[in-house]
Amino acid sequence: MTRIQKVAELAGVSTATVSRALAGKPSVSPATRERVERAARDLGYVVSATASSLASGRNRNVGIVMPFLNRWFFTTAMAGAHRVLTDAGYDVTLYHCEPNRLDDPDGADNPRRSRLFADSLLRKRTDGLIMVTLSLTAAERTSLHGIGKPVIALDRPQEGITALAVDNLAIAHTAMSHLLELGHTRIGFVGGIVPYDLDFHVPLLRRQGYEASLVDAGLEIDPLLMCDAEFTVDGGYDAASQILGAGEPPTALFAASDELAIGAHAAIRDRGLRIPEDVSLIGIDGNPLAEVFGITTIDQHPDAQGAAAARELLKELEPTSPHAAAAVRLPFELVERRSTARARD
Amino acid sequence: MTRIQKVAELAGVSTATVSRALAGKPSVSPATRERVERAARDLGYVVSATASSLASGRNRNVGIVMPFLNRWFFTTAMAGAHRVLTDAGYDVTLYHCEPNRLDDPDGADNPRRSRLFADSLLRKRTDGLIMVTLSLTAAERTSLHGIGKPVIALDRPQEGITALAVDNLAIAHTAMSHLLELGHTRIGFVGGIVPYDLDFHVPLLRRQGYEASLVDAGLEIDPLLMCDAEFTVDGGYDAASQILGAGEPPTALFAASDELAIGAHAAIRDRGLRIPEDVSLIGIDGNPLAEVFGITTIDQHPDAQGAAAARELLKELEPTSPHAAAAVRLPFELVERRSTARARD
DNA sequence: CTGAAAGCGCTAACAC
DNA sequence: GTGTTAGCGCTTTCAG
Repeated sequence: MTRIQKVAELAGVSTATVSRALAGKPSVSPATRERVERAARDLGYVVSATASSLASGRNRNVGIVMPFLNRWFFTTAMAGAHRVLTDAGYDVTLYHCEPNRLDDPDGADNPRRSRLFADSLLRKRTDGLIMVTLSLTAAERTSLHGIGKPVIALDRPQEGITALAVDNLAIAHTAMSHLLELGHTRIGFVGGIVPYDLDFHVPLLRRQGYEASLVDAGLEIDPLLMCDAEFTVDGGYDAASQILGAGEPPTALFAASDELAIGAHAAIRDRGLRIPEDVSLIGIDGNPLAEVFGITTIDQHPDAQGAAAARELLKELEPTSPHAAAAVRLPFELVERRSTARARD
Repeated sequence: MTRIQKVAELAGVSTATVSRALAGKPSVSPATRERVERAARDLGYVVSATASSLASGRNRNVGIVMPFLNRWFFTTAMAGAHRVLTDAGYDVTLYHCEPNRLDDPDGADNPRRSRLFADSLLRKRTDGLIMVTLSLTAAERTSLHGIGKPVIALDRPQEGITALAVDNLAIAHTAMSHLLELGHTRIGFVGGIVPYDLDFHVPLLRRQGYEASLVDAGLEIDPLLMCDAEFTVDGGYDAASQILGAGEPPTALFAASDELAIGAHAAIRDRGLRIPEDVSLIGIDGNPLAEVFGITTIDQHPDAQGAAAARELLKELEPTSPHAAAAVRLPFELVERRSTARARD
């Protein structure tokens, strides 16, 4: 492969000047820059990332760490971050952090995860890290701090780490307001639980939002109208079935995610009920699949969340460039579709 | 950060020996190795990936290039490859290769993609590449060859690149055989098209398999029973609706993917038809979502496909380790669920 | 089996 | 604005 020396020779300058010109440093005369760029192009020269990293201490590479590599929310957030980072000239190295099982909260028996924090993440390959919806143990946090590189956590506030998180209470409130404004008073809650990493953060906030909205509206909290499940379509089916079969049925269902809502959708129809005539249904996320079923949702723009996390990280990596100092807001919004309608009198 | 020198001092050996010991080279006495490992552990030393790369020429890093970063099939294949690679001690950097639009087949107006092939991929950051379901232009192939690193293509045979691909003809044949054995004679085809990169490879093979099966069974090919759509749920809905509304309706539908099948499922039910009593339905892929709807499918194990591609690449990266020389088979299989049943007489 | 020494390809002071 | 000169932190001949 062509090295910098060749380019220097062809352009008739020193390697230092080639380096400066190609890095876009200001201290290069236009004429020289032009000659260097031509020489580089003619030779098909591209700098060696490793050599550049070693010499400069900057990798132009950031790591994204995710608990799941093929679930919609995670990969969509990742894609958002990826685009911002590559547009800024960074490469992205993807790390998989296996969730700890509930019966092994410290990951004593999670070798892949141990290796990640003991080795992979410490190899100095990245300039910074984005951790998507991941809960770390104290030891892991210590390990991360040891590398002395910026870390941004997305959707999981944790001690000592800059975090971006959507306002889950407000999201739940928005969903409930929509239902309440349509005149519903018996509203069921298909809640989600996260069966790993002992993390009840998001599910808890959404449930709290549900209950608070009910109380604010002067309505009672009926335990028979609430049921939890994993954040999966199957879970939503079962939880909704249970709610619909117990006591006086609700006229509306609020599901803590779109996947749960899709499951609830099937459960409602399987009981011979119509949507929205008999039961209104709303979810959370913005999963395109919900659109196919006409399910009203609160879109939380996971791609934008990933992009925001990436921008936040870039801000720390390149303090020189001017960035808005304002706190990051992760927006969300109601998307009305045909699964919600006025309650019948 | 601790450097190799510190470890050498603590262990009372030279840096060369530390390097050898930690790399697992055989030419180190057990006693020395032991001392070095202890010293490294005590100091929390982890080698710098960049320094090691520069000195050795090996990155222990492979690139995965994908046209979509958040679609189930792609991310599932990626996850399969990721696991094999990280288990082998490699990091994975993820590249996004934007598909070329049909009105710009050479990507003249696709700056992100141009940059990928002109820069990112040439920075010598990786030891090899896995390209998932991606069609390259001649120029891109040339560019790739220039870097002189092994490349494995998954599910897209192309000139000059080692490729792994599932037998799409056989898959279609298996699906059709299932339907035919159930006594169906009017079978519709919800076909997929790929509206980018001018690539009609997979859709074409699946359609050919459909037609060939019909011919083999002595049945006629009825154009009214075939309709193409994008590989999306929406597309499946529309295509199925059209088939069900034209001429004498089929008693079974074969969809070229599970997403198409899910759309078809909704279309069938929306016309007041029952599954499988009125219409049988089969898809392709193994998408877990199809399971929720009870849709029979041909599972093609995308995770295993990704893993196979990764193993194939490792074989080229580490010719020393013993590997089976046998050609790679990508298996698939019929998964019967409740969407298919005997045709009524 | 181990050490000394020469780079890997580039960048960053420091001169001029 | 540009060249010279040290390294960045590690691996790898080459000796012994």
